[in-house]
Amino acid sequence: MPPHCFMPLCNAALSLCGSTVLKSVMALADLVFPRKLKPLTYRIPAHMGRLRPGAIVLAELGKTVLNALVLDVFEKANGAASGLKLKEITGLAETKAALSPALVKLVKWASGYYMAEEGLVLKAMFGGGLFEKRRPRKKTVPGPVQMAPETVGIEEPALADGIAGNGYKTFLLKAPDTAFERAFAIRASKGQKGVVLLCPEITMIPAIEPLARNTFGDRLRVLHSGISQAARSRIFSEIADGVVDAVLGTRIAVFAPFERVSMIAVTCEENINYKNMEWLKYHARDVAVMRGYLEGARVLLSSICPSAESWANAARGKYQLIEPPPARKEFRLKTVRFRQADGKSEGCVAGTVRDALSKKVSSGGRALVIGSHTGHSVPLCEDCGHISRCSNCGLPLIFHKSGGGNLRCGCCGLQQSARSGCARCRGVNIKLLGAGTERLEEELKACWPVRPEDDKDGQEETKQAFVIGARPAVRSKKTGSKTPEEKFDIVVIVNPEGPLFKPEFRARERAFQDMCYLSEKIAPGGSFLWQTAQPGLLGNLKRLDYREFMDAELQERNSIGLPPFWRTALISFKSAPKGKFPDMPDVLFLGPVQRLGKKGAKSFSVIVRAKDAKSLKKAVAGYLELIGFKPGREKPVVDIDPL
DNA sequence: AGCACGCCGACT
DNA sequence: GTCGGCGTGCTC
Repeated sequence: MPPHCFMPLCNAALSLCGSTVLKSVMALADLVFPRKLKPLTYRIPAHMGRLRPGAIVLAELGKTVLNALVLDVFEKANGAASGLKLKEITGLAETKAALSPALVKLVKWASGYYMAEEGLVLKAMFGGGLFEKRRPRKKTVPGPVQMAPETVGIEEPALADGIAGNGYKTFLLKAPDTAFERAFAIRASKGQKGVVLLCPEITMIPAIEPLARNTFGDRLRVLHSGISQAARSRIFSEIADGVVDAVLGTRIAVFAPFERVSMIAVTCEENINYKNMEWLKYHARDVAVMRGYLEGARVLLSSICPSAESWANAARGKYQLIEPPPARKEFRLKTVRFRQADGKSEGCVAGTVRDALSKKVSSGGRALVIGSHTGHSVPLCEDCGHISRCSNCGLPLIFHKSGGGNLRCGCCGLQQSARSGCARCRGVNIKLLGAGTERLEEELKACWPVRPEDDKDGQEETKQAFVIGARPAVRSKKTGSKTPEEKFDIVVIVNPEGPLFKPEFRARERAFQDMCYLSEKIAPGGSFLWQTAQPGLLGNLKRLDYREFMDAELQERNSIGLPPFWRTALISFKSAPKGKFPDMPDVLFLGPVQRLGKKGAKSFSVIVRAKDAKSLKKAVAGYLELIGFKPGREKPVVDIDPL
């Protein structure tokens, strides 16, 4: 890059403006590289002229030249000795993309809020290349532009027009059903430019994409982690060219580099997939609200079962609640008490449940049975009471008949071969606990044709009369609502109270959400059966009344000092942190506790609770300073608002 | 990304 | 006591 060709122009500028002023100051820029780095200061070469924050430039980091974001531009007196020899910016990056002032502010906010380096924020936003064009593909297949079939019979909720307007405002839609929710989000963003539509997971995109195509046509782009870096870069430059009105995608789409955003819709806002677990532990819903604020945009959070956080924000007037009349419960919910009798020959399905299933299916109905886990069951020795447990996680191992019969851990995936008798006392009186999918299938197969839920969805097979599925172990990968359109005349859930006792404060909320989404699968006039050993433990869950449940839940969280009232942070260490916790008002330190992560990796974690986000940050920073993490021991990982 | 530096295991 | 693995930090 020969800079001499700019020299005449530069000299002319110097003589015009008066050299004394220009010579005494140095133009500087704070640059952020998409790495785990804080901003670094570089000199702006004179020939570059005015550089704006948000621009993407090339600069040398160590010995490699990388794309970097201009975070700040400032001047400094030439004489002021900083001791540091500053490098010069190499030049402008090839990309047309740049960050708007609001997006630059968002980088700074996220870095501060999540207590992470600005570079990590950037990496989470746009990847390690930062708009860098990777090898351009030979063929760029645009993909078939699929439009919604003209028979999409959902009347657009006219209520959505109430969202129209200028300036920042966040709405919370408590939707009567998922179809309504989607149609509402599309209707609310119709005719606008700079629209961001978020889905919690890639598999849910096809359900909205046709609707979005109908509204935005070829000015819509889809953005998620499955899109290659090259394709993403192309989309970013199309956004810079102004040919894109709307971006539909997963959590990364919340950072779509529009010059101006007017509307952000977060569908299924309670879904935990919005929380990013790598690099920067951001929550796309919370980022969406902050971006909306910084952009002066409308934000629509929606769900058939809103998170406690959002419901509380609506309750205190931070969000405006939109609550259309709830869909009439067109199904009967019944709890069936069933306790496995002693003796191994007993089944795991209650007679009344079996009868109900039989009746529905034989009269042409469809049935869905949700077991407590995949695999068969948990073997218990009735002689000595022994249960095989995972050496990593301590959880009971689940017996799988498929694959030759082995024991597997549902948490870390550990496998070991199963013995015929008790591993401890060699006893042969083995009782099988629990109702896994294999066991349910085995027990119900005799009566009806069964299709495991994860079968390939051949068009003919989708209408199978009988489906067996597992409750998602952790609601991360599968949300269970893979085919939300699919309806059943009878839905049975075995052991619905199980997840209530997981050691996390959101367990009740999660269980309630699961039941909400499951109830969406019931056809009008159908029935919902909960087979439980302890009906009393279900409490108000079994009324499936959102307001009743959530108001009670919030009251309890408030009284204990849990989110969304108090805020939490999780600090993870590789080795046990030493030292005491600092003494601070309105702050609670818990731990350190040893955690067993994936495949036996040990870590130690400390939980910090504080009355608000500000004091939480202060507490975490104070603690990290107290234990002296700065010189260069292993740096702990901080997760603000952990799940 | 690359390179420097440092701590712990193996060896002249 | 030294060499050198790679694990962790720094790069303006």
